[in-house]
Order: sequence, then structure tokens, then C-alpha cells
Amino acid sequence: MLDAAEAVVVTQGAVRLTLDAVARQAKLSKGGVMYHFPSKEALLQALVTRAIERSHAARETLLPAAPQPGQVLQAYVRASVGDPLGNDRVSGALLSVVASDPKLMAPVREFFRKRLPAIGKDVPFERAALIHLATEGLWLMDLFKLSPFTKAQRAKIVRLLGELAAAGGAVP
Amino acid sequence: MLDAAEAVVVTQGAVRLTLDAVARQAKLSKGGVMYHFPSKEALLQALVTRAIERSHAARETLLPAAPQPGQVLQAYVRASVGDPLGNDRVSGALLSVVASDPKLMAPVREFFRKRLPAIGKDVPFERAALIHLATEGLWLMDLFKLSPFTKAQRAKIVRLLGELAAAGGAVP
DNA sequence: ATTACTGTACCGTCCAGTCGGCACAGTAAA
DNA sequence: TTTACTGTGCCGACTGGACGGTACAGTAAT
Repeated sequence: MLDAAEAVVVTQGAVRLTLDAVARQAKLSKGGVMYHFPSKEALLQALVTRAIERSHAARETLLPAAPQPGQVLQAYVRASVGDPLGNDRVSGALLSVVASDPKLMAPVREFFRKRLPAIGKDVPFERAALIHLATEGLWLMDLFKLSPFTKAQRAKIVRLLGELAAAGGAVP
Repeated sequence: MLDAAEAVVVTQGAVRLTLDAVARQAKLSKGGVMYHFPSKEALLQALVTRAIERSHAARETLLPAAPQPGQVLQAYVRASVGDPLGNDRVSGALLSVVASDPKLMAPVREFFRKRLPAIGKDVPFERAALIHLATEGLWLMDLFKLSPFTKAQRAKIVRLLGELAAAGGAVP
């Protein structure tokens, strides 16, 4: 059911995420959808929650057992932008649905608030912040299909971000 | 008239940008609005065009007469994020209206495609890309009110970005 | 006479949310 | 074993409101 909603938001776009569309995708009637979620907002809330959990999970699977300094940050970089325009189109599309509703944005804000402290604990603040921002920038630009980079350029940048996170090399 | 539309999109949010709301804000009737813009899409197009022009203008006013290497990039950084949550709420809010319509996004994409080559000409590619991404990241996070930084932290990061752009110092 | 509107009355579409009811499984008393 | 009843999951028709857009008669300034 949530899967159906995600399919709609990815294939049809944010504005077309209507209860009817979800119902069609889930091979249910709208009444059936409303039976499980009392309102559209409730459905969106569930989607947001699941997206956040999935984001946590994605980073954790890339995390080594005993992370060296910077490796948490590196795992974050890879989880976020390692795979260009990957499966995370969901969170992206979702963001643009949810952006207008402060109530729905609250958990997202919470998520972002905790993210930097979590991933940048063992890295100098300014470096962690820079990498965090660049990573989010790339992610958000991918989301809006605004990225001006060629595939090769993008790969180079992702590599650079990973190296900066883990090794502490200098920026060229 | 465009001012009125911008006022609406900033104060009421992206979803509330309706023709009626614009008319009310402009102290016109809906007929009056439709007299100038044949459709809502035409109005949005005009808004996008103006926002892009304004963004160009903002950078140019910060540009020294004979820019040293890196100073174009520095001007870009300052124009984009120098003033926290500044007047550029317009472009932000606008983006989330326009994001769903490929036709309206085309000029925006064009704008972004040309931006990096323009601002990073005299700076090593990877450095320019990193600064560009971090700047856009900060801008986009401000837009969605997702920035996890305190005022002091934000100021420090903006300073760092400016220095990295102009001087070529190392990342701490 | 042209230009720039106003005001009102519509139309069609889309959408969230409501409501009555159907099918069916389980249960439990008679 | 039949009968009566309950709760769950779902259907589909409908309501009411919002919105984009149309049509048009009138007005006031240039």
C-alpha cells in the first residue's frame, strides 16, 4: 500500500499523488485506501516515516563494523549520492509533496538536525559541514534534475567527497 | 503584478499561489490578471524569467571591476548564501511551484547548466564543483528550512566557502 | 476609439473526504 | 446444524469546495 503510493509519486510526480491514483496502483478502491489511512495526511506521514527509516538503514549497511574516523561520514556520502539517480527518487519526490506542510516537515527537520552531529563526530566541524553540504547539494540537484555535471564529472566529485571524508586530503 | 505574485508565494506558500490570490494581492480582479497573462503558466514563466535575471544581477553587483582568479566564484557564494534567509525566498518558493512542470523547469535547468562554467572558469574544476555544490546545498537547505546550523556555525561556513573560492586555502 | 481594467456569472475538472452497503469469516447460542 | 449476529475489509456513488479558465457587459481614463 505504501509501496503503491511510492510508485505513484515516482512515476506520476508529486502533484499527481492523489488518493485515487494510490488506490488504482494498489488495485483497491479509494474507499479501501481510506479504510487504512483516515486521511491523506496520515498516509503522507507514514511515507515520511518509512523514508527516514530507510535512509538510516541505507547508511548503516555501508558502515564497517569498527568505523575509523571519517568512515561514518564516508558511508553517509556513499549512501546519499553514490548511486546516481538511484532508488532514492522516492525521498526526493516525497520531499516536494511534503515541503508545504509544516506538520509533515517536522520529522524531516528533526532528521536533518540530527544527521550532521551523527556523521561528523570524529571529523573537524568545518570539513564535515562542507562535505555534508556538498553531498546534500548534489542530492537535491539530482532530485530537481538540475545537476550540470556529466557522468564522469559526477563520478569524480563523488570520489573526491569520499576521500575528503575518510582520509583528510586537501581540496585540489 | 509580478511583485504581487511573489508576495503571495512567499507569504502564503507555493500551493496557495492561485490566480485569485494574486488578484487580491495586486488589488485587481481576476479578469484583470487574465488580461495581462493569458494563463497561469504564462505568469509562472514570467516569474521564472525575472528570478533568473535577478540572480544574475545579484552576482554582478558583487563583482569587482577586474576580478582576480576565484573572485567570480566568491561573488557567487556571497550572492547565494551571504545573507541568511534573505530576499531570495522568492526563488526558493518559486522552485517548488515550478518543479513539477518540465516546460517551466527548462530555463531553470539551462540556468544551472551555465552557472558552473561561468563562475568556475579560473578555478580548478574539483574545487569549483565542491564549492558550488556546498553553496547550492546550503541554499536549498535554507529553502526547505532544513539547515541544522546555528547562526554562528552558518556564518563560519559561509566565510570558509568564500575563502576557499578566492584564496585556495586548504580545508581544515 | 483604444486601452486597461471591473464585476459577475458561469463551466468543467479535480480532489479529499463521507456514507451506505456488500461479502465474508468467525462465533456462539438454540 | 441452523440461525443470528459481529467485525473486518472493501466498494462505489456522491458531496462540496477549490481552482483554472471563459464570456461578456460596463466603465473610466487617454
